[in-house]
Amino acid sequence: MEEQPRLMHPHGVGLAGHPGLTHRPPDVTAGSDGDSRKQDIGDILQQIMTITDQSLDEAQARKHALNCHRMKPALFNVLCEIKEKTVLSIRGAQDEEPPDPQLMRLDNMLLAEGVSGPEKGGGASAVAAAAAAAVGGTGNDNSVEHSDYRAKLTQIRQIYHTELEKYEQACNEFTTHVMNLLREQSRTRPISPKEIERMVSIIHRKFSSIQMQLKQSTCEAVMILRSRFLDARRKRRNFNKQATEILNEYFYSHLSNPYPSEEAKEELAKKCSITVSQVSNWFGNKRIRYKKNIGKFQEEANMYAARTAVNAASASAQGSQANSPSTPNSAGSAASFNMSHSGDLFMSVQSLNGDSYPAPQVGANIQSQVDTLRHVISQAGGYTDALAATQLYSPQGINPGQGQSRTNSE
DNA sequence: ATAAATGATTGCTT
DNA sequence: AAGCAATCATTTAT
Repeated sequence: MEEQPRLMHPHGVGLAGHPGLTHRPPDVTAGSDGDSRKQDIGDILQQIMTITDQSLDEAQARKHALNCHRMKPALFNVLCEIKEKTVLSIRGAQDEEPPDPQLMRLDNMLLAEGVSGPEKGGGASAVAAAAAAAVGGTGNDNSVEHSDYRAKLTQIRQIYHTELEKYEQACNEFTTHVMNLLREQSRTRPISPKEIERMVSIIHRKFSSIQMQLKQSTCEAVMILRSRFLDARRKRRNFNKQATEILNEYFYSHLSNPYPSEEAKEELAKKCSITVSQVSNWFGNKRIRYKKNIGKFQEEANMYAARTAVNAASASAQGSQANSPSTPNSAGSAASFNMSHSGDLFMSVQSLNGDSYPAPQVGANIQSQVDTLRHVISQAGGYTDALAATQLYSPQGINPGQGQSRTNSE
C-alpha cells in the first residue's frame, strides 16, 4: 500500500545513469598530466559558473556538453555532499513529526461517529440503518427520526470521503509533479535523494494539514447534526392523538390531584409509548397551562370528564362488587370539601383518599370517579359558572380573564 | 405569513 | 428531587 517514492537511489540519479556517454571523448585526456586535469576541472567550473550568462541555446548546448563530461558524476557527488551537510545541519532536527494530538482526537471522533470507519454499502446504508433502528428501538416514532439522522450522517460521510480522496489524489499528483521537476533539475544542479525526500514530506505535511481542516469541518458538521437531531427540543414531534387522549383522560380524571405517582407515570408512558420524563413534562406543562387559563380548557375538561364518567359508570355497572357503594359517598364528601376549603382541593381529596397508593387499581378507580363526578356535578349545578371549576384547581385565586398581573417583588 | 399549540429546557424554590 | 414558571423552538392551525 505504501508507495514510498524512492526514485532517487544513489545510482539512479541524474548523469550517473549514462555511463556510456561519459567516456566518449578520449581526446581530452591526450596530454594526461596533473596540470591538464586541474585545468580541466577549472574549465568545467568556469563553464558552470558562467552558464547563466549565456543565451538559452548556447547554455543548452553547453549544458549537454557538461552533462556528458566524464568528471560530471564525481563533481555532482561532491556538490551533493556539500549541500547535504549544510542543508541537513540547518533543518535536520525538524524532521521528526510528532503525532498531532488534535488530529488524533479528530480521527477518533470521526471513527466513533462512523464517518471515517469502514464504508458500508453506499446508498443502502441509510436503509439498513433505518431497519436497524426499527428493530432495535422500541419506539416506532423514534426510528423515523433516527433514520433521517443516519441518512444525513451518510451524506456527510460521502462528502468527507470524496473530499479526502480528492485531496489525496491532488497530493499524489503534486508530489509526482514536484519530483519530476526535481529530477529534471537534478540534471543541472545537485539535488540529493534526501532533499527530494524532504520535499515530499513537506508536501505531505501541507496536504495533511489541509486534510485536518477537512476533518475538523466534518466534525463540526457532525456535531451540528447531532445537536439538531438529538436535541429533541429542536425537532420535536407532537405526541400522537391516542397518547394525548390517554394523558388528558388521566389528567382530567385526576384533576383534583393531577400528580401521577412514579408507577402511574410509568404506566402512562408505556401506554403512550413515550418516556417517563415525557410524561412528567406533559403533566408539568398541562398543569401550569391549565391553571393559567382554565377557561380555555373548560370544554376539553368537560369532554374528558363526561367520557370518563361514562366509562366509570359502565365499569361499575359491570363489576359492582365492593366498589359501587363507596362511590357516592366519596363524591359527596368531595363536594363538601369544595365548599369548605375554598380551593386547594388537591390536598383535601388526597387526604380523603389516603395519600398513598396502597392498592393501585381500587384506589385509582375511586379517585378517578370522585373527580369525574365532581366535574359532572359542577357542570350540572351551573354550567355558566366557570369559577367553580376555576377554584377547583387554583389555590391562590387566579383571575382567568385578567391575564398578566404578575407581581415579581424580587 | 402569522398566531396558537405544544413538547422540551432552564433556573429557581420548596 | 419534584414541581413551577418562564422561555425556547418547533409544529399546527388560521
